[in-house]
Formats: sequence, C-alpha cells, structure tokens
Amino acid sequence: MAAPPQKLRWGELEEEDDGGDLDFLLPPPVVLGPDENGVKKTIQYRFDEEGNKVKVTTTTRVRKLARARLSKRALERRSWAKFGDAVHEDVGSRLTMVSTEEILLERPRAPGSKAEETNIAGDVLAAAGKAGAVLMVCRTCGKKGDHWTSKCPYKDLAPQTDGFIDKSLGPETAASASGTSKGTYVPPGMRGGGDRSGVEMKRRDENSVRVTNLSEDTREPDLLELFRAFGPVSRVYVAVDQKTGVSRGFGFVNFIHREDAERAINKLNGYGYDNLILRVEWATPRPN
DNA sequence: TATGAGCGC
Repeated sequence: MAAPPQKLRWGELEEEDDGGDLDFLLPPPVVLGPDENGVKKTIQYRFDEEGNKVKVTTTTRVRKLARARLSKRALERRSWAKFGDAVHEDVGSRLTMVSTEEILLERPRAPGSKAEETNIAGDVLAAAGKAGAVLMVCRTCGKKGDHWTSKCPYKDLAPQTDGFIDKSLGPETAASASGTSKGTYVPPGMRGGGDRSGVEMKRRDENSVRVTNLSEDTREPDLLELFRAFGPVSRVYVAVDQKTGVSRGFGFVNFIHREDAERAINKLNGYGYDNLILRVEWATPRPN
C-alpha cells in the first residue's frame, strides 16, 4: 500500500530553485526546531543569478498561539500516563480519544444505607409481595390492593411533583386534611371527608396548550419561563425523540386556570421565539 | 416533521 500523498500547505512548499542542475553541489537544508516557543528555523542554500552560493535562513513561528492558549493545568495533563484503551495508542499522539470501554456506574442508594441492607429489604418486599397485595398501594389515592398508581382513576387529578408547579400555590400537606390517619398521604380530592361525590373534578389535561414550531434546543424550563407569566402552570412537556434525545419541536403546557391558558394562547401564538414563530393553541386531549 | 412518558404487580 502506498502512503497517501502528504498534503502540503503553500507555506511549506519548497522555494522554486532557479539554480538548475547544480543543486547537488549545495549542502542539504537544515531544519531547527520548533523550540518551546514554536519557532522553527530553516537553513537552505541556493545559487543566485551570478552563480554565487547563498545561504538563506528562514524563521517561522509554528502554532505559537495554540500553545500560548494552553493553561498550566492543560500542559500538566499532557504529561499524564495513558490509561485504558489509550495505553495502546501511539505514544506520541496526545489527542483525546473516544473509548469503548464499559463504565459501570454505582447505583445511587439512600444516604447511609448499606448494600446488604438494601438486599434484605428487597427480600422482605418480595416475600410480602408473595403473601398478598398489601404492598400494592396507589401513590395517588392511597388505596391498597386495588390498582397501581398508573391505573388510578384519579391520576390526572393528582398534584404534580416534578418541580414545575408554581410555588405560589402553597404547599399542601396531609396534615392540612381532616380525618387522616397519621403519615398517610391524602390527595386533594379526598380531603375534607373523603366523599368524592359532587366534588367538581377537572382533568388536568383540560387546560392543555400545545406549542409547536419550537426550536430544537428549547427545553421544558424554557417553556415554563415563557408561559408562567400567564398564571400557575401545572405541567410542561417537550416531546423528545427517544432515540436521539433531540427535541421534536413541540410541547405542551398545562395551566391550572383555563383563562390563563386562553390568554397565553392569544398572546404567544405567532410570537417570535428563538428565530421561530411559535404556534400556540389548545391541545386535543391525549387518548387514554 | 409536528398531539406527550412512566415506576412498582
């Protein structure tokens, strides 16, 4: 296999020699450096028009700027020994490389807990699960043994815990509810007697606003920033391609109050955001 | 391009 031709930059091209065939009489060119300042010296010889031997010294600075920009720490890192896949790399290459090594991450545990304790707890859970459905406790309505949280008929009425709830709504705790057993979470709809009949329930999804034509790098916090000005927001969602992680360019914002959603639609539809014109309209509720 | 994701049985 022939080596690929080395691509020369114009600055590296040899000077055109007009000395003709007598070049072999001249000493070979000498290249000195580059030194630590990136200064390279080239000493060449040629014949001038009158046939005199002339020494030509060229001084060039090579990569001076790039070197100057390296911090002390970066320079220090260059002297580190290679490890992992890079051990087998060419010793002279100082380039960063992409590794295919498997990196095992530790599973986060509760602070202070030991791995063994976790396993024991797991066994206990497994045993209890076999014995009955005591552990099937819906986190939304607190009902035991009937359904999982995802199947809860009231799941869309549950308060959000994803951090996007407007803090001005104030914290609601089980302690503020009446008739609760100690330490048990009581969802808002079940408070005050637990009789659901006649309680006006509005699906969270109802004040859902669809936002399209988002720029690719718009994320949920950005949407929240934009929409929270109109009133308390219960949920923000940006559709993301599961494979690539890039935004699909649309999302949803749910408002607690329908009027706020309406104002947001009126104000923000057609609004320029990140060089794009937003489309903001009512969302058709998700199937399910 | 264009109407959403998800845990424990």
